Amino acid sequence: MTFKRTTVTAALPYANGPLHIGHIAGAYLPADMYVRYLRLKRHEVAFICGSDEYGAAIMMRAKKEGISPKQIIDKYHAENKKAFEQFGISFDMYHRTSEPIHHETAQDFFKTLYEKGEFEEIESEQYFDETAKQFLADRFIMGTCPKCANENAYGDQCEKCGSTLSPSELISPKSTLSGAVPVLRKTKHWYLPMQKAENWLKKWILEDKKGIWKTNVYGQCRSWLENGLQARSMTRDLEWGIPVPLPHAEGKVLYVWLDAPIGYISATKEWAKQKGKDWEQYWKSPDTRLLHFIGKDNIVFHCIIFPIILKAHGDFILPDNVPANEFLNLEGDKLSTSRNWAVWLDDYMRDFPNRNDELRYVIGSISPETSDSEFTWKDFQARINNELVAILGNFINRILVLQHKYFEGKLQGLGKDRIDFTDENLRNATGKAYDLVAENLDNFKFKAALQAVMDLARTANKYLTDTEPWKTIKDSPEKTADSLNNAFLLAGHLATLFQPFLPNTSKKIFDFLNLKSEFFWDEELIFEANHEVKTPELLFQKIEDSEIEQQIAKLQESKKPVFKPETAKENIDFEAFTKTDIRTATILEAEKVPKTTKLLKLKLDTGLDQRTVVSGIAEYFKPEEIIGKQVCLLANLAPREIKGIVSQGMILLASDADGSLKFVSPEQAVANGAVVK
RNA sequence: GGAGAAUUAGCUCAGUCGGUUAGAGCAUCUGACUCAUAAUCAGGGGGUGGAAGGUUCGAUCCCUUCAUUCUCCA
Repeated sequence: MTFKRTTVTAALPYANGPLHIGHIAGAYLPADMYVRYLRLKRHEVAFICGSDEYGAAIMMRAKKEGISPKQIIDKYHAENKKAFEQFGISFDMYHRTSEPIHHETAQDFFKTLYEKGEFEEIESEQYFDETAKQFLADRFIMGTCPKCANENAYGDQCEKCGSTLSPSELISPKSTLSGAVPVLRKTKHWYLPMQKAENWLKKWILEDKKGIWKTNVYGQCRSWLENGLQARSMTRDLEWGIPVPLPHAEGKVLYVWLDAPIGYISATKEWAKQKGKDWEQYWKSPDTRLLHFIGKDNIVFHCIIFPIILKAHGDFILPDNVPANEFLNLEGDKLSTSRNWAVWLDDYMRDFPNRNDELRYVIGSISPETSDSEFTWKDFQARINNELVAILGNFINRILVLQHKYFEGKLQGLGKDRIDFTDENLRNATGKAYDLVAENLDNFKFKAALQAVMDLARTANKYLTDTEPWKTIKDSPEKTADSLNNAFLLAGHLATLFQPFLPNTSKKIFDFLNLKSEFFWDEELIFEANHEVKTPELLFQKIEDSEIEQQIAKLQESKKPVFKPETAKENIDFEAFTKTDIRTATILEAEKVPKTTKLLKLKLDTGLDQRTVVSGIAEYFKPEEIIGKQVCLLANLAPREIKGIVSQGMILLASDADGSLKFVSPEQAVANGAVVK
């Protein structure tokens, strides 16, 4: 069917940190390019986004920093909104989930589903902090990881070994709020039995969307649907959220699934109110096309859970497509907010002022559409210098220079009032470029679309080389004028085509050409005879080596780990210390334990005996390099079987800031078995 | 532990619903040109398509196993 309008959403950024290029590449830039494209084709579109401002992470951070959650979300909402504006992401509405209109909307969803009997009330046991008098989100509980014995594992995940946990698995759990030992307490929540939706979801996604949705999106959904869906809690015991709109539900808030995506709807309502439009058309009318731009971590959320909620409510349309992107990596490592491994949008705009289109171009060119892709500063420099500067910028510059040199900046009519293409090949190439861009954008292939435009710029340069207007000027100025006319028409079309990708650059080119600042795709682009173009200015500046080196150095700086000493342990008496039997020993043999990444099997001479010890040091030491090394051994540690090998003791190692390990060895060789005290 | 996806030239990535010599940009080499930010244009070299099996007349594309990377779930 043909759609009359399109509602485009971009994932709501979580308001507890700034934006980086990964966010831009994942959702916001593709969404923006797509929306600008639709607008240029005069399609009606609403481009919706906003800050996601509730949840345990924001609350925990507030407690840690001793400020209110409101202060955090106000800060990042304002910062991110401004960064989006400065960068030119053209949202129609950038809303926030802390607004009353969103509370009402989300609560209405809950009430409607509640009244329709869509929920199941289930009572379960959750950890409760009696000192802080509240239930604890998984992240608020720390304890010893059952898998790797890390004492600082979170209730949902151990960051040391990477395994995902549930709070009940933690050994000796502790509340991070008060330090108290949490107790299990019964609590009631409202669950959405998603399994009830399996049938229609299977048809809707597995049949109807087959070959239409991207393979990564489709595969993810299929995996979920084939494994079977379960009931999911739609509420949480938490302070920082939207209250559950029922009596006797104090302290309970809507969980993110009934909060954040509904933010799209609330934002649309607010936008419609301000613009005097009808929001329902954008969410309930079957001739509206709904698109969610997200990163791959959000696929299940937008393809399964949110549609179930929309359908359960009734009246709402479902997403037509969810063009989820993969992730962008940076200089070989994945982006990480906590490790400060990122290019922050703010920093970029400060370090490279008025270079937004350059970043848009680079990110657009490496858009992680089918697989993760990689941003490097050298590639950034190369793409700008070799493509934007050398191909596009250079073309615009050379035609302006020539026109001024030969014709005082005035386009020659050559006997006609209006100047149109006189070269059919160019006319066809231009038409083909429009088709290619449209076809690729319609299929969310941004890289290919962008390349199609750049190819037209290449064609433009070739045209000048072929017609050589600087030579024909000697014998036939008419030929020169004609070539330049064609070249200027190409420049106008290039500016038109680049609008979704490089909006500022397009405006600049239109300005150089002395045209209006925006052209819809169906507008006629023809010059009048004697049309005067402006004097040449450079469209892009080269990126110097020094600028890139600075950025790389800045990144390397953040790679240097900051050493955080562990907090002091409780005092013990001398008695306790004397119980440990630490002695020197020499490594006789070392080999990797098969099928493990970290474990080495060692044979040690302890002076008393030769024994086997399994040690988790394989990431930092090669077996052949440590043979003969004298180390210290905790010799009376109770033997333990690891991967089928009995380990008798533990080698002492110091762990540095970056996690690397160093042996604790006698300064000079001593007899094996010498006691350390 | 289970699942989904990825693995293609030195680099960044396309593509093939299985079918003649696997593509693009950058980098590199050669030539042309000089209007242009030493920019542009033409041409050349460069890939046992992660590994090993299997199905097929034929596989980079389908199947199996393994390895690596990422994401999701328990």
